[in-house]
Amino acid sequence: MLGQDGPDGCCPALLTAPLETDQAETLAKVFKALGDPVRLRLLSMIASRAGGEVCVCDLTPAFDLSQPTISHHLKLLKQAGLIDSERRGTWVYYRLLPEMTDRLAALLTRPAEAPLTEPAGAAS
Amino acid sequence: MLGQDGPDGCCPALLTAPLETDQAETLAKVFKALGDPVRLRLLSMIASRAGGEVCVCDLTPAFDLSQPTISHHLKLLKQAGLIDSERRGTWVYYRLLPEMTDRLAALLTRPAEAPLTEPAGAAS
DNA sequence: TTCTTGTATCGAAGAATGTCAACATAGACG
DNA sequence: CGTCTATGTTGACATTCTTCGATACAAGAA
Repeated sequence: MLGQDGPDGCCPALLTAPLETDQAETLAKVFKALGDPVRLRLLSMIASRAGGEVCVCDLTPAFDLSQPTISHHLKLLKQAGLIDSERRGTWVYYRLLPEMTDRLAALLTRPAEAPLTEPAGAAS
Repeated sequence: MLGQDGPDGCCPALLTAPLETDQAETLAKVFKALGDPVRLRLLSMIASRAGGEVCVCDLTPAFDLSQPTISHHLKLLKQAGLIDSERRGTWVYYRLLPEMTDRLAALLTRPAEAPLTEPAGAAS
């Protein structure tokens, strides 16, 4: 997902060209996954871990939520392509998929040639 | 909103340090505003406009939605700090607030010293 | 003033989401 | 085999969200 290139041949442009309908739906799913404080904290805890991996057993006790709820949120982050999981023995480890956050960062970065720095330039 | 600095003294770190609870809630509201395909397209249409401004009368007919619905989505984007509006005569013009998208882009950009570039680097 | 157009707000219906308790599954250990 | 622990899944409920029609507000025109 999010792999399809935009009309400019590079990336699905967000700030430089009107987003197409299907790309908007795909992108919205990723942002929706980030639109919850619990999931944001989960992602942050996973991404900021030095080794790149966090055991679920370390994530669950950090919240005042039930274990199924944490598992549900991790599933949504995984479905959004933001994280991935791997089982090693008894425990399951989650890690960040930096490709997705990189892509989002690129989407939200406006190019240097964008003339948005002077919005009041009404000298048409 | 989003103005409070993180524990590192710079920005509320997302990928480098565990997000604090209140910051997660603040951030989640912004991402939630982006988590809808209609709002993403609205933001894209506003941001990509050369003059930096778009009249609501140009936005509404681009969707198969009622005028109150578009107005509602614009309100959510505005409350999230992503856009701003100004009335000039009969029409209302919306423009991007690049500070917010810049902040989000910075949040999702991992610093160069982050050792996450080799997730499979099992060479201990 | 009245009329018309553009935009925002209100109230409600249906859909989607967050959360939990209960249960299922996977693996380790006897 | 059985048992225990760690995660994931299911079903249900309360909350929130998306959308609409109806209405209110703002501003120009007659």
